[in-house]
Amino acid sequence: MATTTAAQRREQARVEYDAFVRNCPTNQLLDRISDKWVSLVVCALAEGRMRYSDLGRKIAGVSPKMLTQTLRSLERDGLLTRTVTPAVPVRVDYELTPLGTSLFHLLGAVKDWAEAHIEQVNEARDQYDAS
Amino acid sequence: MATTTAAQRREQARVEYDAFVRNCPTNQLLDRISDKWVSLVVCALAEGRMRYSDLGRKIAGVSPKMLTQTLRSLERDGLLTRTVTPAVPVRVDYELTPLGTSLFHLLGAVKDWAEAHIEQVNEARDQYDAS
DNA sequence: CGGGATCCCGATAGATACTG
DNA sequence: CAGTATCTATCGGGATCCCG
Repeated sequence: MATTTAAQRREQARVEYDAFVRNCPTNQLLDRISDKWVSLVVCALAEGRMRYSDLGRKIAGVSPKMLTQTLRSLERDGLLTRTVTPAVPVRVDYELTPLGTSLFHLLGAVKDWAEAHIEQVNEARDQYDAS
Repeated sequence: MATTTAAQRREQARVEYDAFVRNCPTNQLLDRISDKWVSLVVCALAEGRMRYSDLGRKIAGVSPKMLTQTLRSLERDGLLTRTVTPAVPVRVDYELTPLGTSLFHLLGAVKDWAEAHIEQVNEARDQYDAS
């Protein structure tokens, strides 16, 4: 007899679905841009290249660890470039690639939707909480 | 003398910036749509109203807890409606509101960007990993 | 200046079991 | 059928220290 079929089949479905979701480009992108610091970094760099410490200052509250981690993953995905200028002390600049700029424009669309509809959402929320 | 000024001022900045980020509509929206299950639920409901268990089946791998949690928060934000039909057994339907449908369209834009650029991202990633 | 390495903690997802 | 309650393991993220 087949044992624990229910649980196993559920687990099976979960694994398959997880794989599907991870392979879905849309969800990959959502995972990326939803990172707390990504949108802030992209937004900051949209104005032009910037040094590591300038970014850290502009995005107040980010820890060095998270800033580096965020920059590395964005660099890996080809969204920005990292330029090291050997000097004393070392100078490192970050700059959006065309792909990164393109992503910034998408973020613009998200921003537009947010600003256009945030009122409705807040109203709905207040109404829901009141009842 | 002022003690731990550096740490305290950093903490202060962090708190202020956190508040700013949370109040930013764009980040609120990003937080919302980046939730692992939100996009899946919105996408599923885009085809029309659906029952709780149908959603659970369509979105294989979601636990009842997370499904309920997701649906509640979306309802709270006015993105979908919850309709209870008293019968035996009870029947509960979920359906996108116009606002929810509008959000679905935004997700479409995200999807378009993702599908158009995922190749570039993957290439950049492979190249980065190779070096 | 621009990080890497390590430790640690709170939040949270999910499994499981139960209920009206 | 449509959830709720509880418990646990994991893990992202920050603090801290150190290096080139």
